[in-house]
Amino acid sequence: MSAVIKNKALELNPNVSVDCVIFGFDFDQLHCLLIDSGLSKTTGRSRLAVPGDLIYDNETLDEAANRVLKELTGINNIYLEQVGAFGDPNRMGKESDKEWLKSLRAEPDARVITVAYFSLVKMNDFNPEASSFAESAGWAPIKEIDELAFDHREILECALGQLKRKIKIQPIGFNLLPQKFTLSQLHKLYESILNKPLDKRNFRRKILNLKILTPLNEKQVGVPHKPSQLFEFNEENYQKLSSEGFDNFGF
Amino acid sequence: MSAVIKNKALELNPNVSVDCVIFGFDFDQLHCLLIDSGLSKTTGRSRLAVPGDLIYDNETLDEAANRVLKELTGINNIYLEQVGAFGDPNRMGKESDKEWLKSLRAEPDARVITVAYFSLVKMNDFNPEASSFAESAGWAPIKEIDELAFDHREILECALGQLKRKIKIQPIGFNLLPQKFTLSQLHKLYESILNKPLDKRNFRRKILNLKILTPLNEKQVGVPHKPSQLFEFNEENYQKLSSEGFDNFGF
DNA sequence: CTTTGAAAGTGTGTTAATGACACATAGCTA
DNA sequence: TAGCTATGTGTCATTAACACACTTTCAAAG
Repeated sequence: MSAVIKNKALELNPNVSVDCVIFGFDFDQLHCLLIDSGLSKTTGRSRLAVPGDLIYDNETLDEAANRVLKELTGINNIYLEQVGAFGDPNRMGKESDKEWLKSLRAEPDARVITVAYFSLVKMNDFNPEASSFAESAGWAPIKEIDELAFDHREILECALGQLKRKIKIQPIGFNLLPQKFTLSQLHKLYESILNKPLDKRNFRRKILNLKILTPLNEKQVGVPHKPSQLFEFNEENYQKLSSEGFDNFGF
Repeated sequence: MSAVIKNKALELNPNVSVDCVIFGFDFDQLHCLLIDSGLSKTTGRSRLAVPGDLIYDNETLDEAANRVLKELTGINNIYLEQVGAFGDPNRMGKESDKEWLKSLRAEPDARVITVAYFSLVKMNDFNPEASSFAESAGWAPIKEIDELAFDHREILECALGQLKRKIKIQPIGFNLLPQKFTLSQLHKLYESILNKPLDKRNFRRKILNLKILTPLNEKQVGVPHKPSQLFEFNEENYQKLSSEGFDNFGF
């Protein structure tokens, strides 16, 4: 990795980075992908962070975010959306942060403003071993995430807020589910994101009214209860709905 | 102005700027504050742009945006909200842009990513003469704005989009009106922002139901028609509504 | 001083969306 | 074959959204 950095060092912009809040769903809880920098020498605690990197001077911000995602998950063409810029001069001011930066960056003291993105990935598609990015990486349930490096906690809150607002208006949740899924899984997903219970029947009615789900001639197998109908996301009707501005929607 | 820049040159970050899309309302149309760089030597046309500047290394992004606003309008504590970061490597690639930058910046060729903000100002409070910022500055009706310098056209669109989305959910329009205003003025404002007609009676009902307007014991005077009731924005009830998440709302 | 023009202000009926709520069904397992 | 577990389904009451037209008040003009 350091070889890579050296080769491109001239193009690395020391002042601007991107950070990616990557959400995943395991049919039970909402998760976030975190990297681990290893143990801090001073505090002895591990530093968890959201993946991110300085940008290259010849790439757009979106390209940088996609690159980070690709490097980390190996996945291309993921749902990705900008959250905003974070630029407190002291955002990397903690001792343990500085320590980490020294081992990582050519100019560890440079002022860095970061542009945050959030992305939704199908946990199935992502193989955690594929990471060539950090010492280790893994999924953490959102509810169990405590302190993070830099201002990443704030970034995470902000990204989660944006996801909540967004999913109330625009059906983007499918990006977190496998291609074939059940309505209960979708229901659970919405409850996890919005962090509140939703009435089952009303939820089904609303989602089905959108006409963006295609029922398949397939059912769950091997479950110890009534097997449920599988559905597929219907890209075509979604486009139609999208062009109308997702008006008849709301949770 | 160049003296100011020289004094603080060491602290200026060459890679990050803020740009402020400043909206105003003249009781008829939505306007945007633009600065004029003077005539380009190559194209002979004037370069209009949204006000913006490189940030100092010891200020937050919000502070930078507030500073730019202060320098331009003399007004403090204005409604201000981040729109997002814009970072296309070619965003300042036009010849006329480069020409302008050379006259303006210590490192005119540096890659600059910019963080856009939008703000709402009461046009009454703003004295255009007060500007110490650009060769000239003035209000332009949104509908008449054509090409702008850099990627400012895109930034403007984006800010306007955010304003539209926001005002549907959160009653922030009062920031564009004087302290005392009529319902018709507010009505017109909403129509201008959303760029579509809204039914008068339904509009009045909805706004009044929010209970964030205090009717005053005052009426318009000197108008050649039935004088209308004046209202004032009620900060206290707004806070109450705010804490409930602005649920019962929507245009 | 009467007429005219111009915007303010006001209420109802219809339709669509929302939210609350309970029981029968299908498949697996013990 | 009895029991467990999650699926799947309909109605009613309430609330929000939308469409729509006439009277009132003032100033200005004649």
